[in-house]
Amino acid sequence: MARKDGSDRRPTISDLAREAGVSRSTASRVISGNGYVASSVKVRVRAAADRIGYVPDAVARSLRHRATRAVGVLISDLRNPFYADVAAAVEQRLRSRGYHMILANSDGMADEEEAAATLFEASRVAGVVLAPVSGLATRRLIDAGVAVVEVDRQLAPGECDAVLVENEAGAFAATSHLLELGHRRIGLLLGELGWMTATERLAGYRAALERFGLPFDESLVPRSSFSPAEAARVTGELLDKRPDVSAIFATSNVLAEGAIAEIQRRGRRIMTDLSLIAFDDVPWMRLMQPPISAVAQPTIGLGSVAAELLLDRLDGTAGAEPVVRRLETTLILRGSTAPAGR
Amino acid sequence: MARKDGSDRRPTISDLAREAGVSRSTASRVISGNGYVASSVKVRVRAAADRIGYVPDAVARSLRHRATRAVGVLISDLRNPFYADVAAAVEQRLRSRGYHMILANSDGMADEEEAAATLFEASRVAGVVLAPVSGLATRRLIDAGVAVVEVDRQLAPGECDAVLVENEAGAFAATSHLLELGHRRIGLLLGELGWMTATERLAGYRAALERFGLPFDESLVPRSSFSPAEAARVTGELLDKRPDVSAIFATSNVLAEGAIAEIQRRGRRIMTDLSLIAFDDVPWMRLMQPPISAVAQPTIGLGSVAAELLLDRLDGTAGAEPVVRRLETTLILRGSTAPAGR
DNA sequence: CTGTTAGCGCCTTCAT
DNA sequence: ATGAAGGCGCTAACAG
Repeated sequence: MARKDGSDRRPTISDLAREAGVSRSTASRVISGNGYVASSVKVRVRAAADRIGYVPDAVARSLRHRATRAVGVLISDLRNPFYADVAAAVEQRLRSRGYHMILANSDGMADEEEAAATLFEASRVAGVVLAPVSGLATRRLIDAGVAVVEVDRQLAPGECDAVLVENEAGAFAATSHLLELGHRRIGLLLGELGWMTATERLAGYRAALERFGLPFDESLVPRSSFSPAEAARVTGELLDKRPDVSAIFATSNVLAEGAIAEIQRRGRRIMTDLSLIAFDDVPWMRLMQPPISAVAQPTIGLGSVAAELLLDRLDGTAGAEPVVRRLETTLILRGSTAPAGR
Repeated sequence: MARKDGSDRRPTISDLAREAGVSRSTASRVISGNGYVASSVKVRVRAAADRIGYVPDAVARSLRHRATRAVGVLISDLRNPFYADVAAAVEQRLRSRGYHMILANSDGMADEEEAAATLFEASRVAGVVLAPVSGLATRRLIDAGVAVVEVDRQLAPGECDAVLVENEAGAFAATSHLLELGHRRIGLLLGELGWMTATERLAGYRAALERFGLPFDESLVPRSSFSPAEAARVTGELLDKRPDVSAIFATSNVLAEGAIAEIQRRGRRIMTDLSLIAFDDVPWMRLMQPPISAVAQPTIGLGSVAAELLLDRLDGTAGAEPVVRRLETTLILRGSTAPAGR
């Protein structure tokens, strides 16, 4: 006796038809709004639906239509504000167009990503938005005929739509800013080795150095991973090995967090002793003293555009060719970047 | 020609049966793992499945079983780290038990919440985890026979499981801490008026005052809403009207953010001029200088336990009575709370 | 151990 | 304008 009225099953369209004294087809036409129905009958059926609490079964509908209104969204880490923003934007856009979101976390692991792809395929989602880690999931989904949009990273170029960030330009701007302030030994904290974002941000960093006629020094670019703790450790190593660094460019909010923690732990002061700039602006950076300069990413845009591209493809509004959109960053100068000390 | 192999539709179990040279039932038995099948046949069917890329249709399965493996999760704001943590924990737990998550944002609006309830009901989700705003959604879902677990706030007491935070004890601890430091005029920033969390945290604040034999002063408790901007405005008003406040207790991470911004804007220094403590610890608070003292909420626990309770109920493991769990907070003392000035 | 049959709830021709 | 019938893909009796 799960339901309020004591019955243990939900009313179906047959119940509705019986209650309203019409055939199931007529009831269906009223509920779905397709086909001709006398308005008096419409009223009667709607009243009956309210009375018995009829809610059409989306599962049966999906089976019949061979299509769902669900979209799979796969990201690396919901607890990272970057992905949370993207996911929130996707959800909002989907919702406004009558779709909903199945959200899965890959934790940056390829096998979790594949498991999610299988889930999405099995669920017959209308499409998928994902921040890919391995490329296999995207390939699998595309092969299965699922519309896919890659976000933030592109691992299947030419095969599906993608929304990316102007990583190189953003990193170029940040690095140039430091160079213009007179910094010459700039530590680069690069997470996610092998990721497109890391590669492109590194390219931007190098391009800026080159522009200033400076050589690239590998010892200024330690390898790190995602966690703040790792970032802190690596920052410590950098500071030990290269005590001459006067500025650090942390290429993600997580790396910035770790770097700040380590800098503070050593009693060094940001801005005064060491300039710091982050790629990916998050709200707390504004609160630090000094506030942290950052390359703001268009997180909301990333999510909205991804959802748009997907929905356009589902509509058939999109052309045959995959579309790739690059969204611009914004350099936000705050107090953490200051002229290089004498 | 959506699919890789050129066909425009996914292989069904009939295709699989044909390919393997068995009946649909046998194919089904192999794929679902129910019933006896000769092992030689099993191998043959599995090989055929791989060959044609058969993935069972979860929609059809759900229709047949009259049950899905989807769980609806409804929160107020994915961009708020508190909810992001809860959602991430729910998702992880669900995933480990073969369920997945349909995530919807209510933005704290009752009508969006009801829309989500309708979506969940229509989707025939196995259950719902929600941080409710109006109580109507919970009631509607329960009436429809859906298993519900309320998280963070309880708006349908006695009707469904709930996982809550020891708000009163947490607020009591924070307030007592300030009182012990000698503060006597403690501003209380209370968001979400009418919300259970606000009420309980207020109760904890009052209980602590009472414990110290101090009267409750309404002018120390301005009304605010959720946004950091609102919180900043209200903090400003408080500081104007009551220049004698020596400490502020911000009862959410968002309120703390706004308060800090306003305090900084006025050039007042946290700890030295004004003590500050927050309810809901988030990573950046550790990074501030001085780092912010906070009442840490068990966000991950909230999500995990909610998922557990729900899954237990779906298993039939749970008893008839609704279970309510209260999770403890942790008082984390950092630099932002100091003895009251001279 | 395997095949036949029926039906989950819905929608959509087709016929009237 | 309405009803009857069939089938979306799957599985669970029920035979054999």
